[in-house]
Amino acid sequence: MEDMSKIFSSYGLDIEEKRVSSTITEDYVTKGGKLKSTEAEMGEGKEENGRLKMIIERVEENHHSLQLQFFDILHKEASKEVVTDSDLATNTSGDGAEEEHELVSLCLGRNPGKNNKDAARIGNNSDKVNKENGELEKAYLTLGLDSKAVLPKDSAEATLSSIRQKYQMKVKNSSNDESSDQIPAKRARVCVRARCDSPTMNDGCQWRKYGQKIAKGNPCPRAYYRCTVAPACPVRKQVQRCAEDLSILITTYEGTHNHPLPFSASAMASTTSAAASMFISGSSESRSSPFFGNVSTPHNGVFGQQFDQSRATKNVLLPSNNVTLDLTASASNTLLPSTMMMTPSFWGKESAKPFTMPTPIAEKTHIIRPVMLRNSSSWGNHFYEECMKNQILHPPKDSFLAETITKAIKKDPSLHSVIAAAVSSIVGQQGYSSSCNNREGTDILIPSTQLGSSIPLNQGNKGYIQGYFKRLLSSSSSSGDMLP
DNA sequence: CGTCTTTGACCGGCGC
DNA sequence: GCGCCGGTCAAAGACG
Repeated sequence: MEDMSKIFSSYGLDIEEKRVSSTITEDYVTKGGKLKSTEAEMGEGKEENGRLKMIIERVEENHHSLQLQFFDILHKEASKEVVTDSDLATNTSGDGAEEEHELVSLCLGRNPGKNNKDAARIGNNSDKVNKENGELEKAYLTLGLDSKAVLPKDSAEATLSSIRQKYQMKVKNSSNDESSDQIPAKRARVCVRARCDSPTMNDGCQWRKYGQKIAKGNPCPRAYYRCTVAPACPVRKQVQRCAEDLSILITTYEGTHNHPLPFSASAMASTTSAAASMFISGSSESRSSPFFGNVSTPHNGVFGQQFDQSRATKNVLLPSNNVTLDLTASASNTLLPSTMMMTPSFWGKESAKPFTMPTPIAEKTHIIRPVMLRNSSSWGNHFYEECMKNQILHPPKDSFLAETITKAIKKDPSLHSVIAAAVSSIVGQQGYSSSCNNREGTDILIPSTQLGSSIPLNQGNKGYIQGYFKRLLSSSSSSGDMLP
């Protein structure tokens, strides 16, 4: 990490030099034009201008070179922690305890290794847990923006493509291992924790209550709802108050809508699908990208009309498929107050323990930045406001890498547009049509015009991302540690 | 009267 | 095999 610090500090100096040089050049040409009218002097000015331009070019080359070095280091660090095929095979053939420690990081710029260290530090000291934490580190998949996104567009895309291919190879191989091992996969669920006074969260869909149970470990009853937008819609949702904080409503969504969604549900759809698809993307060959590209899952998620949980179930590598979107991160009992946490497997049979608040560090913690969360729908606004209220746009304070990258981004505004362009290009790859799956698992193609609820992620995301970088730009002078 | 909620019964998975 | 537990079903009641 010190390497990167040096690189970025020198990189920052280069940028400063470039800017100063540019200013000097402009001033020189302007003043020279006004004060000196002889051709000789003009020629001298042009010559000096050319010399300065060469300096700028050299600085840009250094800039580019340093970026390459930086992302090489990033990539090497990430590849150390990307799960290997053998690791996956080991994990998937292991016992249930090891299933708990598959870890997918969805952070944008967060130091992937830091979480592991935190997890190892905070976690249990027993040998077993330490061993699991070790495997957790191996299985840690870096899904952050550690692509070569700051390269010129062509090379950035080439690099992204290269990384994707490598990742796809890993996932594909491990997927084969998984299928050959006949490990039963669990159905993916998305759990949303949010502070809510009303009995249920208004997510834009129509639900019919079909049951209620007192779950063990939680005096609050768990209510079971079924989607009634379409008669045969298989989507279920469970709603339960948190035992330790009654103001927290825990909503778990499961299944796939087989009908178009109301627009008001699209925000939740995009959000849950983002979580689910990102989580599942590490487990399915059809969702193989650690970025958003090449993910054939349409962006409708558990709220979506085509997000295929059955196929996900078939292809999922991670036996534990629960994802939690924690919108209560500012609560005092959470350990990652500045992030939105995704903590799988704290709700469900596989946890096999009384319902308690998750301990995000001890369990695997999935972090996602809400760059795609803003939406015009009521729930989307609420979600976004909740995110802002909880300051989940702020980076983890303990992330050195985050600070380093933030400083670099702040120093060079061009990085904003390049990163935004790279991310947008990644997201936009799914833009026109999305390969998705019906309930039988057969791939089908549907035009994006039919994916009404996918708009926020397919296209709107560009806006969100660009908007985010705009906010980053505007806030960079006052807020020191803003990071996507 | 139709729709929705409530609630006890039932079923299947899982651990012992 | 048995019991526990989560999830679902379906009849009865409530409500507009």
